[in-house]
Amino acid sequence: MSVQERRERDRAHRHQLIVATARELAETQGWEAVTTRRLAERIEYSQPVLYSHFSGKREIVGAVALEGATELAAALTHAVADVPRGPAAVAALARAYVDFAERNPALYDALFLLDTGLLFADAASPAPLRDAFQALLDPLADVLGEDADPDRFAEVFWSALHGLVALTRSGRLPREAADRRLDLLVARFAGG
Amino acid sequence: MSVQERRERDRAHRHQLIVATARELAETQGWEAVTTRRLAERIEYSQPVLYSHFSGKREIVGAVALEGATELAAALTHAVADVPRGPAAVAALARAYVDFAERNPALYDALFLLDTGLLFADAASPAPLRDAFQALLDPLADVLGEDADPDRFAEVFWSALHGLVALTRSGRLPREAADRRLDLLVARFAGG
DNA sequence: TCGCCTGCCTAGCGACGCTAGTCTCGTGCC
DNA sequence: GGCACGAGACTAGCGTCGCTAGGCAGGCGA
Repeated sequence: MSVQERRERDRAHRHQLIVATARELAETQGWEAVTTRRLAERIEYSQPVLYSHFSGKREIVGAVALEGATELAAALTHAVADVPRGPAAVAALARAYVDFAERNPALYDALFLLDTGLLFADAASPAPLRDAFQALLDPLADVLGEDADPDRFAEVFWSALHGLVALTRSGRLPREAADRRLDLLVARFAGG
Repeated sequence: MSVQERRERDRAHRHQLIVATARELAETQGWEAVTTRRLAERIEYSQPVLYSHFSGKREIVGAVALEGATELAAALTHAVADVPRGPAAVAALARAYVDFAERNPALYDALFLLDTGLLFADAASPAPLRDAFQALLDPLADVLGEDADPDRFAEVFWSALHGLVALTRSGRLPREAADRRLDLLVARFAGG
């Protein structure tokens, strides 16, 4: 029994090692450097071991994405904690979102760009994803018009933020006026 | 001299054949099916021929993207042609943008998702890209507040549209309420 | 007519994600 | 204590990718 338990502990430990290694590799050298061969080498096991933990590379990226979702949720929540509800909170929220993407490009890509097979926007979605969306939705409650559907409002606001991030990160929008663009967006959604 | 000219004509013709074939392959089977081997087979030349026309696969995708930009510009311009300037034109513009993405996913991805190395938002940008942005910017002129910088306004509006398209296409936003989201976005940017 | 040069092809390099098949070693039973 | 078994890891390799080296042929100018 104890042997069994030790094995399960070891497996769980190695599972986490794989995710952490993938994340670190992605953060330092980009996702294109995260290959199953390199990953195997880093964790000092052979490639097939990866497949005893995950169904494929996609699922490993998905696991990193979930870590990212947890941290994004925390960052958003923390950003609005000391800010009065209303437009100021929305501004802080938007700033925190963009900063998160800027500071954690690998996590951001895993979450919102790469193919992970994760289920979004569903009751059966992983908790970190739902938490992150909730953290985004919450501060918006105070600025929507009387007509608005909160979920839809948050989705559109999120889309706009994601568009800014994605287009900027891929070089399609110049980094230069990023702040002004963000201010403009916030003004449109939170008034004044 | 005439021989020389015929050769250049042939080369130009083959150049276009490569782009058209890549585009068709991407439209029918997705970009992951566009490989240099398949492309070479389809145009009935060997792989190295591709590299005498383009520096690499990236540049081929870029050529398709430019076709996409031209057609997107035309679609946007056409969409607002018979619509009175103002909020109605912005609504038509947004609808046309989203419809274009929906109907031409391969072109859209080449333009705004894949790595093409194209230079955006610069005086030296390819004309089709500048035209497309202009087509987007133009109808917005009538709805921006007195304070607003037209370029920045258009960039943010574009970002929001792109965010909606990207997140929906990747399954991160449910298709279900897409229309309502688009309406909400237009309302925020063009007023009532 | 000869030699060169352009333009194409065959073949192959290193890397990718993933898997089949083998072997070793710890475990539980006689 | 010796042995059969099975879990779990490994080596090796499959098919595919983007890209390129090197050689061959056919048309051009001298």
